Amino acid sequence: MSEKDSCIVRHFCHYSQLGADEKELLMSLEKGPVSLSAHEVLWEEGDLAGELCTISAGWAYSYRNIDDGSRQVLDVFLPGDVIGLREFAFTRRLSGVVMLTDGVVCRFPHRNIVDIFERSTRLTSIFFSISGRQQMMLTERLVNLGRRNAFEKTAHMVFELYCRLKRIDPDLGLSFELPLSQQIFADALGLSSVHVSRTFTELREENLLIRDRNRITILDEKRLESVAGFSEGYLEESLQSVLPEADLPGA
Amino acid sequence: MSEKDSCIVRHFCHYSQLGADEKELLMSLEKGPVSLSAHEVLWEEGDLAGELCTISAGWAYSYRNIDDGSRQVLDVFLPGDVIGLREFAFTRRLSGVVMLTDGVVCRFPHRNIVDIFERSTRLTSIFFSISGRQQMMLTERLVNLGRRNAFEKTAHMVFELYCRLKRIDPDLGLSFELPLSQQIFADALGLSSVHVSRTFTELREENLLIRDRNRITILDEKRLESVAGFSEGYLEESLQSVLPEADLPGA
DNA sequence: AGATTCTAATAACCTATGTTATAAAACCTT
DNA sequence: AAGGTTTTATAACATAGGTTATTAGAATCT
Repeated sequence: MSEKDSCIVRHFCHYSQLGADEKELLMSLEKGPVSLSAHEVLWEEGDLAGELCTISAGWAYSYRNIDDGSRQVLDVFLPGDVIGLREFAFTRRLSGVVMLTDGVVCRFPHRNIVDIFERSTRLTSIFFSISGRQQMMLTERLVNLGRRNAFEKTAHMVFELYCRLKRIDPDLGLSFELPLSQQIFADALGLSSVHVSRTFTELREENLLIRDRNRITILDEKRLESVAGFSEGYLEESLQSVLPEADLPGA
Repeated sequence: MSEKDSCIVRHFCHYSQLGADEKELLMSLEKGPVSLSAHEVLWEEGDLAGELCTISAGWAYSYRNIDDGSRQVLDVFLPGDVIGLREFAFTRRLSGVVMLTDGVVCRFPHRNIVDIFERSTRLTSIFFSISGRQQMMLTERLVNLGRRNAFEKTAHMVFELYCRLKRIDPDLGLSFELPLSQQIFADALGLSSVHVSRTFTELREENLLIRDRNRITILDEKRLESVAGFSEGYLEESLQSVLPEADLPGA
């Protein structure tokens, strides 16, 4: 497997430059990539948790089913994201994960994370940062669910996804594919799908954005960011503050 | 500083037994304990983030202020908890932290965490587990905010705190002090304080619990757990799955 | 191409929760 | 003990968002 094919190496490079030996270590621990189709299940609530995944192509989401038949979407995962990190010390999955589109994932056994801890401080720091960043995204979602109305919530979720996509593809324009049904928006935002529909209509009438099937077109980026109460800080991904000198042997 | 005085050593022991050398390493990196009074600020949104804290006595909470004047409470911290872990790789604080009661905290510089990564795999795993467990608590809160009504939300929050307190003090009875105003409940649950008041009245009328000032008395533990949709799994704190053999030199 | 299923838009109606106001306790300060 | 502040309870009223139903357009299947 070449470095280009390794999901995890590419993702870790966002955080800090890696030496050749670190790249090799990561690649040696990762299992080969697996293709999955839309709607395929990575795992379900209650399954034994023994590995995490990196998603190198396609989208996925995690969710919890509620007793009353509803569900809460917890994360939306984009290419490059790490899935299942929070279950590292847990015996069983507490949320299910399903593909939103066709895609490719690599599985990475929990035991191998401990090998990383033993062999590379830099990689350990990166794992730790990713976990912290995921916490930050969850707290931002908490604010979104707790203290914003449907209009602001929806604007915020679209804008967050827009920002995250732009980090993956800096050439991304104001119009892009977003393969999330209104039901997924509803389950992520704690709303009904009917009200999500109303809200997208309202966002269009306000000339903020158009959602047509799975395509989003942002009409007024600045104003959208502002009504969403969005500030990008929580998406930061760098280790400069912690590992200032990049003492790299082989780049 | 003796082992008994170290906040962090005591907390880490919940996760895995520690060898004498590991305890010593932790203690050497931690700064001395500091006493704080109720309402004192540990830090505010926007402050530079250079250390985390362990809270060895007293309660605290973290929050984000929203532009419209409201705020979202993100965590409630109890004795033994680690505060500020998610900001490890961030330059600045994205949430403020304030004491709810008088208490004692120990500060622990971020740089020292990297020393831990270099010197103890077991301690690294524990840090990682704590971060994962905090993520789990945040996802549970997400479900609470997104998919439960005020009655269930409030029941859930009380029950979670009850469970966490019981882990600290197994002798805790069904009646205990809970130094959270209804405004704090409101800001944590995404409700208005008026509705929190109504909800506690309703919980009393349903014979589930009584809240009198800062004292909670649980009247029907089983039914409270059930209406809250509570399941304790997300509070798990053990490393058995990851570090099975406790190969301890000096216990 | 026709049948079927999924997804979305919109309307009519309902309810949980927000808002504002008031007053009583509890608590804090002097 | 008096006076101020914070916390809580409750009522009256307003509204954001939920629920159910209907219809239509896309997407998928045969």
